[in-house]
Amino acid sequence: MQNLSKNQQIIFDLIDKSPEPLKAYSILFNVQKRGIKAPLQVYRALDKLVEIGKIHKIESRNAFIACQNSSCQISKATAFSICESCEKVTEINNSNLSKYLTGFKDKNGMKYNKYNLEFFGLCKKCISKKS
Amino acid sequence: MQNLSKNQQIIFDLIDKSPEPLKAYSILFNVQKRGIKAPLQVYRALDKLVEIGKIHKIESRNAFIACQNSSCQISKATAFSICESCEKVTEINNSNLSKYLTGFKDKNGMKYNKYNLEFFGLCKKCISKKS
DNA sequence: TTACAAAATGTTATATTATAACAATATAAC
DNA sequence: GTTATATTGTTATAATATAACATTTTGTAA
Ligand SMILES: [Zn+2]
Ligand SMILES: [Zn+2]
Ligand SMILES: [Zn+2]
Ligand SMILES: [Zn+2]
Repeated sequence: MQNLSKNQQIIFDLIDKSPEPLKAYSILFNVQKRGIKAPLQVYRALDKLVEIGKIHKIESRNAFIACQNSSCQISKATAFSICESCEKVTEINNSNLSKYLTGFKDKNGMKYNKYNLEFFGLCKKCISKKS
Repeated sequence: MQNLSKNQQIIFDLIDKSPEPLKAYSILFNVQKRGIKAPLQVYRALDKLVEIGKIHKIESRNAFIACQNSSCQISKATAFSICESCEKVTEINNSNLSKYLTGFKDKNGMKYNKYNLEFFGLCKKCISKKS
């Protein structure tokens, strides 16, 4: 477990304390006071953080969330629940699900070494608001 | 099953006959000779085609593929295999998988009405190239 | 068949997301 | 200490996507 570089640490801290996924340019805006001025500085740190599994990209939202699951440090098996009303995102940590997907083989004979799953629906809060 | 409008049909035909996922601006370039000149015309057709399940968006690639699975016309339960070497994308049609995921409930009590799953690995061709 | 509503189109401009290219600096390994 | 690797800094630009507004077409029903 390598240490993070300065930019990586700044950006990880921001994402980690955020209650919601952050977008790259929102991150940029927030870290400008700490000396990170250019998009590329943000994207490079994000790439690295994703690579080492400290954060994940929510592909359908182009946003980044800290890993909430100490076990997936390789970032190769990710699952999220996304509320389509309030946009709350939670990382799913369910061993039955991860076992099922990690072991999944399709008829095409392809063996997968990585997956990303995004579930969409309404969170509890948003369901109760509607009733 | 409504008919497609002119622009929707042009763009669907292009995607449907493509052996690989197409990106929006590549689509735009290819349909300019047929009178579609602006990105927004492409994106509007894509949005509609996704909504009615004729095509799907491969989120990790920002690209669009025709539905290869006559049963998922509502576009609410999608799974793909993606070769990280040649970028070949195939829609997975596996009833065991779709049953498992459609029925999946996490401990947060959230009920999902939609999911998207992307598997990554090496396709058969690319595996044999390496050996 | 006319009137109304809904969907689709056309067009210009702009917002958002992401990478190319190149130089400099810091960190780790030998 | 020297070399290799990773990280940073910087400017410019590429790629992806939407806002806003006017017009036209299509479907529906009086
Ligand atoms: Zn994680
Ligand atoms: Zn919600
Ligand atoms: Zn499909
Ligand atoms: Zn391949």
